[in-house]
Amino acid sequence: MTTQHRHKRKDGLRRQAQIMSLAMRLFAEKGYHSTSVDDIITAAQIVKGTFYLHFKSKQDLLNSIVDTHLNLLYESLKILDISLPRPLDEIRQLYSDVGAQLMQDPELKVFVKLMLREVMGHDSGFLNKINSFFMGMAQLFSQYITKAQDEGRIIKSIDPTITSYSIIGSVKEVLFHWAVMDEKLDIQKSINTMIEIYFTGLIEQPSKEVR
Amino acid sequence: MTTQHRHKRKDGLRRQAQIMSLAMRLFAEKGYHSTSVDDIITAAQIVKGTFYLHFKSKQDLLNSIVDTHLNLLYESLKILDISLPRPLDEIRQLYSDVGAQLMQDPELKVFVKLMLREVMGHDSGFLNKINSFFMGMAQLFSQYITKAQDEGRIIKSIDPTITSYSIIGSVKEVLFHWAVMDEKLDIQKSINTMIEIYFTGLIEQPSKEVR
Amino acid sequence: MTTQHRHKRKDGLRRQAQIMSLAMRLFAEKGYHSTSVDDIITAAQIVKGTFYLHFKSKQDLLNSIVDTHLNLLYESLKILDISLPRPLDEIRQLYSDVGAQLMQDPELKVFVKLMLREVMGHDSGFLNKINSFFMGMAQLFSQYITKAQDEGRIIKSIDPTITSYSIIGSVKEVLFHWAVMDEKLDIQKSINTMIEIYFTGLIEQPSKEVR
Amino acid sequence: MTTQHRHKRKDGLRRQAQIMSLAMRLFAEKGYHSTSVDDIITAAQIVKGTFYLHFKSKQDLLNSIVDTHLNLLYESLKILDISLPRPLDEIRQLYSDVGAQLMQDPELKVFVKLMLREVMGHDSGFLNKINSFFMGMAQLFSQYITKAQDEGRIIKSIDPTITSYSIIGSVKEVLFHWAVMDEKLDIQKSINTMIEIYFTGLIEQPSKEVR
DNA sequence: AATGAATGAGCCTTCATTCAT
DNA sequence: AATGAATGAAGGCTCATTCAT
Repeated sequence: MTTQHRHKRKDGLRRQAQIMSLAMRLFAEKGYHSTSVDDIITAAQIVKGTFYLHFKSKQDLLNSIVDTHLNLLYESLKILDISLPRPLDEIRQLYSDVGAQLMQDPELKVFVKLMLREVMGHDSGFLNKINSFFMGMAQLFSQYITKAQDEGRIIKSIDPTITSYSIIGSVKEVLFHWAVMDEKLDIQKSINTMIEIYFTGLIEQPSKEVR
Repeated sequence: MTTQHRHKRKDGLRRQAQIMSLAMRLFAEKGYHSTSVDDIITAAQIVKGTFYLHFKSKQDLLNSIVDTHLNLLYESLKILDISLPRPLDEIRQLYSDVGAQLMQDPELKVFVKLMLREVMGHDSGFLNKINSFFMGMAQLFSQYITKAQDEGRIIKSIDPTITSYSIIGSVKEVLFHWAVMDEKLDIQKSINTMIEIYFTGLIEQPSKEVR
Repeated sequence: MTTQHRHKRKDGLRRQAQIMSLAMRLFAEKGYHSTSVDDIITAAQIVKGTFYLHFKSKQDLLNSIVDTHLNLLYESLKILDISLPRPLDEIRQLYSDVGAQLMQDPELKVFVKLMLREVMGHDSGFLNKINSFFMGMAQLFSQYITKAQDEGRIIKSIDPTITSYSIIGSVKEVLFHWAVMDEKLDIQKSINTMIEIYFTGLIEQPSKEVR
Repeated sequence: MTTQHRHKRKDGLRRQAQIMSLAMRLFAEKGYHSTSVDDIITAAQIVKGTFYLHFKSKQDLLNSIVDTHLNLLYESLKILDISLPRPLDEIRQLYSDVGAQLMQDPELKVFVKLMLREVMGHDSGFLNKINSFFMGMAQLFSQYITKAQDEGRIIKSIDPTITSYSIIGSVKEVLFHWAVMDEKLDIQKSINTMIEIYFTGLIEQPSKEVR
């Protein structure tokens, strides 16, 4: 009967951000299904009602988290767009820079972990969001490949679709070991190796009689 | 009012296999968490008690499914072991053959889907099993890479670990589009493209006598 | 971040009346239990606190609504009081007039709907209020019946209590079809039919051999 | 962790019937909304799971209760069907008999109470079910009225629809005082009074100077 | 080997109400 | 007079698991 209000008032947005951040950590750590709303409110030191004041449902919270971080990522990756033919070294440097910079955000690491853990366990809405993100990423490579094939800089025998899948997969997997398995990876080296594999590797060698 | 036990008695193993097969489909389609024991027994046309006669728990069922299929896979992939230096073309052919052959098993497709959906959403036990499988697969490449690096056939600037992650990721991703997204992929072409990317791509160029 | 209090200040009573009117509509449409305070404040474009500024509780709001409208009804029906023996035709006309007049108030229709929907689903307080209203209405008839029985104008074989229940029921039911089922009923005709049934029907016929 | 099964096993149908009977009482007493599933399982001395083993939802339970009793009622009232012209006295007797007999079932009384409490507070599904029952009942009267109007035995100036509403209302209201208000009513007398009002009352009097 | 009624902890969600601002 | 973030009891429902038959 006696309702007590001992808690600090935050304005709506701050609470929301706080819940999202904490929830993302829990989701990433234990998985979405295994994280209960109770876990979340305990971590956030709020009560049930407060949670549902800010989010329509647990799923809604997940959506908000994903949308927010995905948008941030989209912004960051825009810069990688390679419409104009730049020298290879410049591209290398660009990827290296952007990659290194992103990897420094600790929130991002948690988000990547969440993303990779929960990619498939969900209704298509979620899956599609994450997937179209990766697809977007792939397109950058894909465009480059096709264009470069036309210009004779990349061998024509490879299938661009499969190749782009391959690239996404490579990126995902390395991210997986970094974010989920928490392996200490030298980020600079990792990026370079992957660029090496795909860029150098795909480039048609003058002296090579392909097949 | 007389309860009748009219249900066919299958000998234990057949029932077990039947449940596993049906459950695997359900897990692959709806996800492990979203598939209830009720869903399974309904599909299998048995009752609760019967289920727990064959499996200790729902988790136990998943384990059994994974163990069974993973062992089959291990057997199939043993042949890919490349201790002895074989000519590249032979290797190419080998991967191509094994891959094509595996892709024909419809049960395997379902299992791959399950594996890729649920890889991360779980307690470490499950994750480790699946992961060590992929690791095993990676090692085949990894060994080859390292050895080939020593022999001067593969560029030394790449990191073998990252490279093998990259390869696993590529394979996973293509499998994902095939099994989960159910895209119609030309398997032969896909395998060839990936071999092309990694094999040809990794080979140190100028002085190389291809094949 | 500065919270602004931009909302129009209505003087207390107007706000109160506005909330009551809107809430009555919602209660009538969705039922008391299924209408949340949130629904009400959304409709009234106010916030939680404002609501509780005007009403102690949701139940208090309902009480206020009922009291207000019930009092209006009492006023209107006072005129029907028949202490003095009036000629039948005059009575007929009176009921017809009062009924027709009442039915024209759209707010009343909503209130009737609410009353009939929620009569029983509640704690006795509410139920009693509504019920004593109907009882009051019944008494008008009841008095007339008894008096008329004494005067030999109404057959003595009927039970006045049951008869008055019967009359209330008849009125309620026709109101129900009108207000809740929203059937297009010719009000004049309906009133006349009911008067016919009860008045004409109950009058002892001189030439009639009763039973 | 330790699940204890101390409870007697009943076969499904008996449990179901037991729950329905107890729940009906609770619904009738406190109202559907104010009766929680917890209330029900406490009364039935079972646990949550057991409840949902037998009923899909709380609403489903209500539906089952209503369907069951409504069907029983339908059976009982079939006999009242008056296709063939029977003498008035015979009809009187028939109604009197059926009514008296029904009123003796204590479960029925509870059901009537429930029905009258919850008629309107619900989604149309429930409302329609109850309503079509009353409509069915009304039709019996309605048929008689129309036919009797044709045969010149009932005055033509009344509206059959309104008249049937009036009759249903009368019945409902008397039932209400009997079942909900728990008044001690002489059933025989009540039935007779209502028959008197409607039957005798409606009959056109040969020597009567109408109005 | 099979049955299926019973369990109960745990989940997500709603909502009337309070009170610091 | 008005705000709206916070409360927390209570609700309906799910589901893996057990065990008497």
